[in-house]
Amino acid sequence: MQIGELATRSGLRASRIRFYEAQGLISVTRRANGYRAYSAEALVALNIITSAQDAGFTLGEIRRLMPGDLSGWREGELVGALRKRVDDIRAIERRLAQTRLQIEALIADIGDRPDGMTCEANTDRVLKQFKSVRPIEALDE
Amino acid sequence: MQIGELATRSGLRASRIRFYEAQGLISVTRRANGYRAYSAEALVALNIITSAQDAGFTLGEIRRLMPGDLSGWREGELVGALRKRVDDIRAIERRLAQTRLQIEALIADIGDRPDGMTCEANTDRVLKQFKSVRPIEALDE
DNA sequence: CCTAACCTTTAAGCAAGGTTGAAGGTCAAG
DNA sequence: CTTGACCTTCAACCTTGCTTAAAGGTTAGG
Repeated sequence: MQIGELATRSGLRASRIRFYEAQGLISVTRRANGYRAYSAEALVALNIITSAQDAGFTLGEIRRLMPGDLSGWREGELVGALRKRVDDIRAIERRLAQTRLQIEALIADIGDRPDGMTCEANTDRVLKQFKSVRPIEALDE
Repeated sequence: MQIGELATRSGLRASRIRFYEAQGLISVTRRANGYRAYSAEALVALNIITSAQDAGFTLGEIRRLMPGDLSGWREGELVGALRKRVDDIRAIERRLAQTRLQIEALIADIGDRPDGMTCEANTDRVLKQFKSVRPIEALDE
């Protein structure tokens, strides 16, 4: 399979595939004329890379986890990295949930404006509440 | 409050605060000497911005959701923006949950290697699973 | 008055993750 | 044997989201 076909089948541009190669994420053999020759494994590798990116890994992290030879994946490290990612995702989830609950409370609060209060005074009151919308921080290790 | 104090209180560097201003994310008044003068609201605004970033919004998206002058939010718009934000957060929560579940399933799967299976065969099996882990795209838009 | 610690602007730099373009080699079809 | 669709490399450029540097104005304290 040439790079054009791999690009079509993976949905990535050829430039991106070459870029990943340059970054040491994938390896490839060449034909006599210099053209890259890919096996079906390359498609798997690209899927892994894009999946990992979607899960929030940087290319550097992916490279560390993924030796040139796909079958050489080190299970222990892979699992460790995956677990860490799950922890990160849980942290984000907690934070989002908290933010959302506070915003929802705020909306309810706005609806509750005391009868005699002016619109401006109410906005002030609401902004003071908003200040307390301050979630977990600590995403950036 | 000068920018230095705001920086200390928000935990952000002054350069970052000026950068957000340049990007149209926050507005600020000046004193006679040209120094920026912030009110407590600025701290709120910075909290909102960093929270939204952590939640996966780009600065451009945040700008669209957040008028420069916080107190210029009239109630209807404020509530509308807040509700939209709650919806956005819910969408992100759903995607994150899906990603996390798939990664967790993958971890469980790796641990489950059938007794007779070689390590390589297991890796193959795992990689086939990995291919199906692909949520989160669609955050951008 | 001097100095240190503030503040200002503008411009350049950096890292990640690519894309684009120029200049050219290769190959199958007509 | 020419045309067009492939492929190659390499260097330059782009966007995000900042940081850093240069050059200088302002202010509080001794």
